[in-house]
Amino acid sequence: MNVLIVEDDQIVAKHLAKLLAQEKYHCDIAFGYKDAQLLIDKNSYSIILLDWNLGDGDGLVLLQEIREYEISTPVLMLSANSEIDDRVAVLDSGADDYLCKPYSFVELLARMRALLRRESSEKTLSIIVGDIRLDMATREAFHQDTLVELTRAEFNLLEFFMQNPNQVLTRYQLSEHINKDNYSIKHSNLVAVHIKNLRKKLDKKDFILSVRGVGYRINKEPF
Amino acid sequence: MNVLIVEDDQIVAKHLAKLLAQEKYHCDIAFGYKDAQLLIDKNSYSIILLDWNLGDGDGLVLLQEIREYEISTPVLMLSANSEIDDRVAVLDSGADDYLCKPYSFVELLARMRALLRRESSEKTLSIIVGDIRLDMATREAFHQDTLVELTRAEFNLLEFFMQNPNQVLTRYQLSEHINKDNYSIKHSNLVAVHIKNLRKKLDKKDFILSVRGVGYRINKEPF
DNA sequence: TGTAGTCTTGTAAAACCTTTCACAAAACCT
DNA sequence: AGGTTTTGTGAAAGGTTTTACAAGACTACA
Repeated sequence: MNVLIVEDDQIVAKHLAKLLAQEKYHCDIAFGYKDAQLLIDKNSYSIILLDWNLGDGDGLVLLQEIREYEISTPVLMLSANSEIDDRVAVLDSGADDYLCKPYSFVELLARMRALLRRESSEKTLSIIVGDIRLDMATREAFHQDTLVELTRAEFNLLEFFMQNPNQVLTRYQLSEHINKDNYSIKHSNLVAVHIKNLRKKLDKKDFILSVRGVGYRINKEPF
Repeated sequence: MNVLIVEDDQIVAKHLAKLLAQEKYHCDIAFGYKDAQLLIDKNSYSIILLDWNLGDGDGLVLLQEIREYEISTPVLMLSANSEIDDRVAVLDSGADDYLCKPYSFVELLARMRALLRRESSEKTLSIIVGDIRLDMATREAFHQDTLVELTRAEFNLLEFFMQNPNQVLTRYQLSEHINKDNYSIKHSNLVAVHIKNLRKKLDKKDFILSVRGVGYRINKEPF
């Protein structure tokens, strides 16, 4: 689960990220409006926690912008109690829920889960990046509409890549997604092996790129 | 996640079980005090949802009895609003949390999760049944203190058995625990194969018993 | 700028595990 | 006892993970 925290108070943001990390969420932090725009554009998040009051722009403005671009990621607004005069107006502007500071962490978690659950029940049927399509129901992969037979590990890997196009994913992140009950995570070139096999099966040059010293990423653009 | 619902209104209980099943919880229902006693004794639950008002005995009495036997399963009390005069008294008597009817299902879920999370953070270090011990941290199994080398599937299977001693587990339940990302659940004798291998490796007669037409169970008693 | 050394990434193959298959053995039914 | 169904077993097929090493990329230094 990728969470984007948009919050201008660095201490609050980092503290929240730490707590959420303990709950197995992966968090990115945007300290302002511009950062948030960039990150949302580049990555794909499961949920966005959005502070009402950003230093360099209003949270509400960002929210409206997100919805203009038809990004459907659920947004949970956070605000100091006094700041909100009209609950309905906030929800109308595109937020899926909101919470007033100071909120309890447990309540935040509960609300996040509620939104994530709602989202996952309207589950993606397929993910498309360029000329590659994954059918999530049948777990089949297609390259230019021809079926590519993938093993479970290969499909898991490709799915994770396609959920995060253009983003560099580390070997460790990738290996966690290959096998979901991954006790005894051994350092090894497990990822490299599956990458090799995926490349061969997909037969698509420069789709999975190596990022030396870090990991791999897939290339969203046609070329 | 095994949930025990103790609730004398059959319609309410079944409805709740159905909702929880959608959230991937497995539920048993006890309609009264006696049923509850039996089930708690026989099985192991992750959480107990306990109605304050049982037909054949008070919920609070059952709760105190559970705690007397030092069963640490978290208990979430459910009660009609008017029934509770003292929140503190309820929590003091051993309940971990309580919720007044009518409650929202979302709130129930949130509270259940909070309790389950608390529980899992105080995670079991080992499970012992008879002369078999599982070390959950290292994922090693011991029979009379000698190490038995198990594969991942075998360990998963044995772990599930030992969490539910004496209880008959169906082939389907078992196969779900062998591999946690189990797309393409094919009917096959996958379970039988792993059972065979476990029996051979554990070398302990009459430990894993077949229950014809249903599945398997392990035998808690020494013999 | 060329080259040796070092580190990272890619590949083939072996080892191991999981899953399926075909059939044997056992339990049940009548 | 004969027929039927369920459970157990060995072996094959296929997938995953490790290993050993080859190929490639980077660094430092002449």
